[in-house]
Amino acid sequence: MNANRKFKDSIYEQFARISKALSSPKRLELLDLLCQAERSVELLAKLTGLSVANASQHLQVLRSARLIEAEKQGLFVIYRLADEQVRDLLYALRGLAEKRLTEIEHTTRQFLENHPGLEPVDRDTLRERVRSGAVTLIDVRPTEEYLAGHIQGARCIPLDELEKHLDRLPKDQEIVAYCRGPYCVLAVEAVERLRARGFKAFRLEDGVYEWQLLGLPIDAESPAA
Amino acid sequence: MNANRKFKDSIYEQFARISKALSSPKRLELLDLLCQAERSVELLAKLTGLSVANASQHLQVLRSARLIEAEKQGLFVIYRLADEQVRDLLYALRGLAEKRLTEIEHTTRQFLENHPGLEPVDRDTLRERVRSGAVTLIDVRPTEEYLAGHIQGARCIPLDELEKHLDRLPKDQEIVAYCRGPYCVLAVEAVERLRARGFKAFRLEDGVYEWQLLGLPIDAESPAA
DNA sequence: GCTATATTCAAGTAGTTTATCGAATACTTG
DNA sequence: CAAGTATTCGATAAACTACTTGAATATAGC
Repeated sequence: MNANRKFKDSIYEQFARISKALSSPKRLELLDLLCQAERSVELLAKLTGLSVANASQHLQVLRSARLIEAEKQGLFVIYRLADEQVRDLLYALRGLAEKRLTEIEHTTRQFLENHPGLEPVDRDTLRERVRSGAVTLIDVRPTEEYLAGHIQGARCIPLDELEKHLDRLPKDQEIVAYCRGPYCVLAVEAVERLRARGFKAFRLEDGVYEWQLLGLPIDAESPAA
Repeated sequence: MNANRKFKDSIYEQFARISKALSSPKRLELLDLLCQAERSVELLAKLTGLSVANASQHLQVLRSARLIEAEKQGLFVIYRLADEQVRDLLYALRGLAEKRLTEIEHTTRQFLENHPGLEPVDRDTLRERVRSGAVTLIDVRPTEEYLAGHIQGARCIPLDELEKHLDRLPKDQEIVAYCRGPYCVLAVEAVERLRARGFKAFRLEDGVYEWQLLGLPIDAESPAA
């Protein structure tokens, strides 16, 4: 009977390895970035605001829980998700958090109140208008994420290079920007900058994953801008 | 720009609330039990081998992450899952752990080596034979779990009361026992006891949840034994 | 109102773990 | 070998962990 207890304890300890690795906000953010595209330590550190050494250690934690994999490419070490199921688990976690923790909605609403007029556009009407060409859809994430996968019909206009592309964007037509998802602020920033210059810009809340879940078309590896 | 960092940090902190609550083996075990049926603190403490005070504290942690709910019923406080999605998240976690952490398979195999001949029976052939009546399927979990939901056609024979039911079990026919799932040892124990008495007993690895996922029929609230 | 029972609370302990930093080290490429 | 990238080491301070003990609270039945 004591052997049973020991068996159970060691099994649940293994399960807990995964959730322990997920129990740090910074690691969740790292994983979230890796859901979009694979990346080097340095880049991940910059995107999350961590020191390189610190980011590296967080990444080791995730790796020893077998959630991500590392591959050496020349000078860089490229990290990527170890399994598609990791993405699913992460989004299940996010979904449950959104549903059960009302604080998240509060925080989001508060944030959007500081950026007035940025309520997300409706997904269904958007889809219709993208199809008919009545709307220009732009993906404002870094180019490597666009390449890894983007909504069909979207143009690749990373936020950093927004100004370069201004003359190729229509002034009279609606422009809809999207990024990594509801908690990524790239699209918010993009819309604000575009509006300041007189464009009719709006924000799509979804990211590529949400779009894909709905069975909507995704393209990859075709960097047409 | 600093506001963006703050926003992200507080969002990911909320997500981490959930995974922090899941990061303890004992809490995972408690949740696992609550996936089968709602229960009082005292019972949960006994089943997990925790002191009542300690179990209560773990339950508070789960509750403050909104994963479970408490309801006072007379002297007892009954805990239950707060949402179906909690079960899904838990099983997603388990699934990923099984797939990625080979240690789990090792531990399980090692455990089964100490209980020879207890390899689980095949789910598909079982189903056929249950339907045709060539097999007696028994649910050896506590009665309250059977009532909350059991595989269609299974008889309620809690492990504690196994001996009481012996004379109503067939000696010439195969008996298949199941419990909470692959890491619950009730069925293992049941099969060993039955075999010691000359029954042709086998073990089904699945629990109710796995059965349900396969779209197979579940019954509830009909305590026919 | 008294008593038995179930649960929670508060406080304390001992041990572990955490995130983080800066410097040292290892590796790769030109 | 020089420059750039990543990991490791050592150390720090803080925070947190699971758990125990004993008291407090709540409820039901007598």
